[in-house]
Amino acid sequence: MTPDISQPKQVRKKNRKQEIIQISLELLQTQGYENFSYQDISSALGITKASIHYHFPKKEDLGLALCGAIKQWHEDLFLNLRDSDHSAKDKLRIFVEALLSYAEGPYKVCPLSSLQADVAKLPDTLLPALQDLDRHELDFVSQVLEEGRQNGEFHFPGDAQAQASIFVLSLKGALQYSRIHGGEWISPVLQQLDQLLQASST
Amino acid sequence: MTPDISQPKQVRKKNRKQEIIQISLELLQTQGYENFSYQDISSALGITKASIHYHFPKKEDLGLALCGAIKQWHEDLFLNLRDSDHSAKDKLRIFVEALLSYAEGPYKVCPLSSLQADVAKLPDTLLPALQDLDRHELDFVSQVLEEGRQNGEFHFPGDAQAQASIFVLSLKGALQYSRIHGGEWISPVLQQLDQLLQASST
DNA sequence: GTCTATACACCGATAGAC
DNA sequence: GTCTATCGGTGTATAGAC
Repeated sequence: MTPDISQPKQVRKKNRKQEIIQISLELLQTQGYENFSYQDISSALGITKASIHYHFPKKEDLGLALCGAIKQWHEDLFLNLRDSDHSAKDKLRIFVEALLSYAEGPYKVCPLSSLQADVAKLPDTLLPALQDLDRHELDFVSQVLEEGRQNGEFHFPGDAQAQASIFVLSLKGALQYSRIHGGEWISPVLQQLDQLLQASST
Repeated sequence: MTPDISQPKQVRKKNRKQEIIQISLELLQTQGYENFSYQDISSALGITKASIHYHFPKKEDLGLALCGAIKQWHEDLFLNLRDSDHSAKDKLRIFVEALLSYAEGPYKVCPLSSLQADVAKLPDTLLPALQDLDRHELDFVSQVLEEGRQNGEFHFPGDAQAQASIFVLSLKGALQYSRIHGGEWISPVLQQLDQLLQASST
């Protein structure tokens, strides 16, 4: 007796909030935080601006939700990889593939890069969230590099934290340049980063 | 007679255009292209928005003038260094110091990074100008790295163009991260880049 | 939850006086 | 060259009907 359709609407409505986050995340990566509007979201979803404001009264609320989604994305990736039995090389490769999946559709960059660019106009509560995400990402890469160096998979001089910075900054920069110059910017950079992790100081 | 004050106003007014470019370049680096307005410029200079429009009717005109100023900045630096008798190491050091001078005042990044971030909303004529500036910068660094490798100053594996990309992308990324996290992000990255230019593949 | 309608601020841009 | 005044467009955000 009517057991299946007990909550048909609630399940659907719950998704609407996620739909907004999903399309907003794409808009963040393609247009930037200040350059996408509630109108863009409403056009993409086929509902009005006012409806978006029902789910996220202020744009700051939406921004925080986006940071939460990115944090979830990070944790799903980092926590799984940290305690896995993958080699350090594989851990790094999986991270790189995940980061570069941003570039699947054209003209997308890392969402953290987009937030960084608009930091001067960013709501106050978003800055600490952004700092937190940046740091966790770099800590993860730094740990993987150090682990790989200790077990002989990687060979690089100096501080692992600094090497991780160069690695992450180059990758995200390559995404940005790829959006400007179109051509295949990422492969050469990736190959060079790979070689640098097999180098030793003279 | 009356030879001295023949054109007292023209000389001064010529500077007003340069003043606008100068303050706009700073605003570009601190706020981003889409995030600074004619109102910001007029407030900083103490004249009205309409006066700014007299010198640069459309914002696109101002944007092109900014690209021209950056190009001039590049040529003054690159052409002088190219045909100088500096070592490749010194050429690279001078370039780095010039690029990092952007970070003198707080919260400034490379102006090309700012333009890249807003590429989705950039006027059509600015994209080729931006591409041109990016390419010339990378070509210069690439040539210096290759020159240094051939005369034994640098030791790095792989393609000089790819190594130059990593070098420039890391530096500009460090400027961006420095604006977010405040602390001294640049020194460790710079030191690590230096070590990577002394490494050899195993 | 979604809608219509609206308020208010800011933006780029123009007209015309001085 | 600079000003006052204003236009049209867009942005975030809110009120209230359904």
